[in-house]
Amino acid sequence: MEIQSAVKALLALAQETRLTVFRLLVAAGPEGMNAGAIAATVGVPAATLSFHLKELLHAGLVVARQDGRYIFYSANFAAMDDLIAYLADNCCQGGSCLPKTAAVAATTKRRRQTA
Amino acid sequence: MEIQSAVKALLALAQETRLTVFRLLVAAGPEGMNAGAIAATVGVPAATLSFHLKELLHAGLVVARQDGRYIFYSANFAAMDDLIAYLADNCCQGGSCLPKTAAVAATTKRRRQTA
DNA sequence: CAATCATTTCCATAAAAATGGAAACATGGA
DNA sequence: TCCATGTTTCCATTTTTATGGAAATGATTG
Repeated sequence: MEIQSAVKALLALAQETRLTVFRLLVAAGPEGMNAGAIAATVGVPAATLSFHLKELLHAGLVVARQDGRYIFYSANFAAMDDLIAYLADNCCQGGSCLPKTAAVAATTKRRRQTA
Repeated sequence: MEIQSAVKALLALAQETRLTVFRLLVAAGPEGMNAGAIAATVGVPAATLSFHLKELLHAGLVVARQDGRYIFYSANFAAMDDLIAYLADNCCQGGSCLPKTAAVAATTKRRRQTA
């Protein structure tokens, strides 16, 4: 992952409404939720939500799929995984890491050996 | 971790210069680096770096310590760990998670049971 | 091909963040 | 104390982002 992609993803998550939406979609699982339902749950006007969804979409953190006249948005779990891996990446050389970060780094290393 | 803290941390990381600085400090380990060395390595004017360091400091992602006439900055590993845990938090119910995220979630769960 | 409902685009406005030169503020050494 | 060096504050400017009403677009049903 290049730094620009990471910045884009972090920027997308670095806003209360968007972080709330993203976490909602993570919790909702692969089916996701349609825009109206998200707006109602989070409590923002449709236009505002649309703006934020576009940001998340553009950052690759969510995915959209049309279903009837609804548009369903769902979290892109792979993107979240990549971002987490990127954050933990050049860590743990000095043994300065804590549990979760170390867990990620261990997984990343295991993968690198396998690949 | 409350959402405002997460947003603050993400916002601090969501900028190319700051993300570069943070990763540099993560790689540098607990000793960290002094401001001038960081500025030289990253290639930004002192005033600009100072601005960005303050952002990272304010977000709790780095820590400062005076050493002679230098000020050393180092990564706050616990903060990074918390942020990663927060991102992976309400995940993995539907089994939709991927390796790194799952590793974090597993560690979080293990801790919760222990605690 | 209406009528209807979901969602997005348009747009103006308001708010927040990034940049870097110059000056101020430490700190340590002569 | 005076000087050199490291770092920060001040400040004006530019750029980016957030907000939400109103109108436009897209999709489905009768």
